[in-house]
Amino acid sequence: MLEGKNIKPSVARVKILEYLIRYAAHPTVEEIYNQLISEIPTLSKTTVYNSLDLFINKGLVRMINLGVKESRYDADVSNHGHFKCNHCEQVYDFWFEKEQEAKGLEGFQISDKNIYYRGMCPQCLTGKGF
Amino acid sequence: MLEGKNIKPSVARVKILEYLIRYAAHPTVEEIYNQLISEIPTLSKTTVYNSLDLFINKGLVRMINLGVKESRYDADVSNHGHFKCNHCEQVYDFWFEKEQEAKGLEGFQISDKNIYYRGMCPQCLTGKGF
DNA sequence: ATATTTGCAAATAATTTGCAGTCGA
DNA sequence: TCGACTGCAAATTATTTGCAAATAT
Repeated sequence: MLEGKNIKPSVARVKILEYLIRYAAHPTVEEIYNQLISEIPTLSKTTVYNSLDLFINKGLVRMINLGVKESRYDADVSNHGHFKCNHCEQVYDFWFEKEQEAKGLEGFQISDKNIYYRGMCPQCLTGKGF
Repeated sequence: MLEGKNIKPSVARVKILEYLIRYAAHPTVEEIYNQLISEIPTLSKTTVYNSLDLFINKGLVRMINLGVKESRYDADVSNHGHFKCNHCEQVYDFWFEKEQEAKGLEGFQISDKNIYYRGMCPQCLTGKGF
């Protein structure tokens, strides 16, 4: 996968991308680092940042920002939205039936769409008194 | 307006809200501060942050995050999207014809919707070789 | 051998916090 | 007077940067 995008598959890069794809939907840099430090004892956060930037530039990964805090990263670059629960902080994916035309952007060249909702997920809504 | 939301209309608060509504569509804290410091020489950024937080909690203002950098603030709390030009950095508003149902959020309670696009605006597209 | 990748530590920058001074009813 | 509001300075925190050491081809 990395080679297909002309990225040298170093140990760190392979593990980071693998983690993004297989184990975590939208981890933060912190989460990636904490998970992989046991597998790669010499790993640094700089390398996590470097690798993610590289992946983003090559279109393998997208960065998502839910609110003002740290960024999260998603190996699913298809067009979809994210929902973050205000209570449990979990991030869910969602989609729209069909692409919708934006009014007010006639003549604009759109390169990137970000959609995120906030609220309460069903688990936190039921049985918790909210 | 402030009194309608049970907010004491101090000089700083009135000026900040007025600036948001009348002069700037989506300013940053920095922009608000720089604009108002001449009118209110004692103004501090802390007060700008405090006032904006208050407005947000009362539903008068919404915070918007375009990418990873500083937050912007919008006194238009109606449901609309934001487009930020990658070249001139200007922020534009847009809307959808009609609200669309999200697939994958059945049973979720949605309290906040954020939509932002990035790309190139017509002005930057024409006559600049992009 | 040489270019790339990595990692530490310091720098940066937006936001938050603690707390003391000020203002207004 | 009393509580709310303000503002300075310090703290916090995610991210970036400079540069030297390690690594790979």
